[in-house]
Amino acid sequence: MTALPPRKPGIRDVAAHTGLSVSTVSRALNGYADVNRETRRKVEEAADRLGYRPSFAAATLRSNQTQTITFMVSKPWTKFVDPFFLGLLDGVELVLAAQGYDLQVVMARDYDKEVDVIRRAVERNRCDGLLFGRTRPEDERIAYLQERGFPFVTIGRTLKSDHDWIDRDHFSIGQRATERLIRLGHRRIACLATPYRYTYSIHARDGYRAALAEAGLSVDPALEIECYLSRRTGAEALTELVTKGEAPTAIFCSNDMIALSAMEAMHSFGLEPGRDIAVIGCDDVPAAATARPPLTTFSQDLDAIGMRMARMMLAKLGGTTEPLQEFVDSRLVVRESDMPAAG
Amino acid sequence: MTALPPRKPGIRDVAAHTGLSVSTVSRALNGYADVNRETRRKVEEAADRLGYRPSFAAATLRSNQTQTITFMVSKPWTKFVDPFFLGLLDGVELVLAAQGYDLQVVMARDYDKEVDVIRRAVERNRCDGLLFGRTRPEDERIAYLQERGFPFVTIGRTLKSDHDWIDRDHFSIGQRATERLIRLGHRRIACLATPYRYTYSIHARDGYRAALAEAGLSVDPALEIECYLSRRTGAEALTELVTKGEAPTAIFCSNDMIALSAMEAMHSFGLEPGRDIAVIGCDDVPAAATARPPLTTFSQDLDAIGMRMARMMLAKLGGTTEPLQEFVDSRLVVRESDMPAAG
DNA sequence: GCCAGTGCCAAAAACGTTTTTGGACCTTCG
DNA sequence: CGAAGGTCCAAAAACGTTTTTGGCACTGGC
Repeated sequence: MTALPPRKPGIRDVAAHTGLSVSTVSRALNGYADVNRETRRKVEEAADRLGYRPSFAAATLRSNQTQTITFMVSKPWTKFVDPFFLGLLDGVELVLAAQGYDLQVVMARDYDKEVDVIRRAVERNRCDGLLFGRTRPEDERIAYLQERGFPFVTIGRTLKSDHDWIDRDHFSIGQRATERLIRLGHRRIACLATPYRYTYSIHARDGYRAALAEAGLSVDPALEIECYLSRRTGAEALTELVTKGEAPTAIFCSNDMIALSAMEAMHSFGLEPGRDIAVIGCDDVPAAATARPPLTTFSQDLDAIGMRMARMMLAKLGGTTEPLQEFVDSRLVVRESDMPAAG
Repeated sequence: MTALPPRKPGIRDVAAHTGLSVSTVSRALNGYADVNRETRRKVEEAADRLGYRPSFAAATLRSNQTQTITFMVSKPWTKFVDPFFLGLLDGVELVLAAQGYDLQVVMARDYDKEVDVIRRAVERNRCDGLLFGRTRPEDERIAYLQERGFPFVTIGRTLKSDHDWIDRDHFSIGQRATERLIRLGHRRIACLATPYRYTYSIHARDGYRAALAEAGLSVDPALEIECYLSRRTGAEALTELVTKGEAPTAIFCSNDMIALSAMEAMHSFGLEPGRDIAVIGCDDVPAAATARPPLTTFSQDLDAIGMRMARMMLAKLGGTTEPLQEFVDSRLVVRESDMPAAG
């Protein structure tokens, strides 16, 4: 007896083993309506027994569909991926998988590379839809995708906001944080902002300003610092705050990394965060809860956001043409880093 | 004048515009030797001008090569991806991209899903090679890939260790950490271990035991706790340590999350980490440096590991048949969480 | 002057699916 | 009984590349 060459089974083999034609097997496997119940069962049984897996390349070549969604994660620092995005992935994967879509993650070194990655992905037809964040007021990635008519959903908006997005309401976050600090008796409140090249940073700052105005407080330009995303981002800003002019008694930071870094720097000035200077962050990263003192910050259900994002994408793929735009709730989780103003 | 339908240019279009045949264009673009210098230039120029991008699906269908490497990241908790893996990605991407390979990341809900994801990826021919970690003494993923002869490199070993891997020397880490604590005067030293289902956990614990034995200290089973990866992982273990029997004066944790969690729990017992109980971790996650007190831990150059890993993969793809196995260095970064024993 | 070798390229086959087209067979209705 | 309509399936075209095969033209050596 001669050993059979263990070739990978193709759709032809399934057809041969069932006595059906190739086309019928294909239609049966892809859930078309015009195939007999019993026929479909036979096909599935045979496919299963042979261990048949359709060739991804052949299927996409012919159908022009990859059944794959790509999530592009951005890196705020050169080394680390933003934990915020990672948290979304779970929810996204969950609902995509339920519809037979694969999730695939790619990362790019910087913004320019992101544009390249996107162009490559759509021009070489490697996915059916794109997901990403860190949107900018004028976003080249979005402009490109809109021009091509390629499906995408972002987390965050552009200035024009004429695309599909899901976003936290950073204006509200900045406003609520600042209102709370004012209510606690603070008058000199700083805002350590993420880079203004991101749309959400501007929203957060505007919320901060709005709360100040509402309370009749003037905005002091010296208290508004744009923090670039280095490792010591918040520390540098805090140093500037403490060193030059009158230090604030409270700080709103538009993300936790800045807040944590600022808190760390306070120690080196003999200042105790949560006692000498109140701090409120945003994101609720894992380290926020374990910091000393634990950080008061804005949290949200990452899973839920991811799932909603994925559902928006599926809707888009399903042919929905009207723009899909959603806000997600963030809730303040009060810990120990904010406190009443002294006196 | 009628507007041309803006069809995506194919290799045929490039051929037509250059007056060459399709096959010559293909060979020119793919860097084959038997094509005239001037011809190649003309082809590249035309391809560029037309904005030609080869169809990914068609190319892989014919050549059976995807020019894509998949990195599967594991999730220790249900929600969060291990930051350790994320750190590698940068280095991996860098060297892969230099050789024209794409890096693609996938994630699975749990170990069983990981096996599924791997099977799917190789059987549907979605990548040329696989990278992953969290290896187990007996690893189903590795068994499968070995049987299929599919290229892969892991970070971590199996028990048999008969595959291509790169690994930290956790035995040495456990040993050095414990030796250091002994040298600082500690006699009652606990080991909070990551789950033993991972090979490296066993290595770390064995290193811990070896150092104890070397110093003539006996191992107390009550001081060796296997910490499952929940959010409060280290906290629960510490509670057990402090509540039942005599508390240790020092702890070696086989990762930082456990260490940080344990340190947090100490506060609730009125214990000061770094003063009442010495702590040494492993990984040097971002939060280690900002913890109070800053955590003494083992660090390594993630970029370098990623790059080496990628190079091993490329060597494998290049046809290297001998097993590739490498250790990477970890260095102790001394901060403030370990200190001399009282008295 | 012939032959072997080399450099360059064209034509056609092949990759493994999905989609299109069309037709056989059965049922129902006028 | 014939036509119309529905159900199920087969044959073949198509997707856009890479690879194989083969051939022409030129060169150099004898």
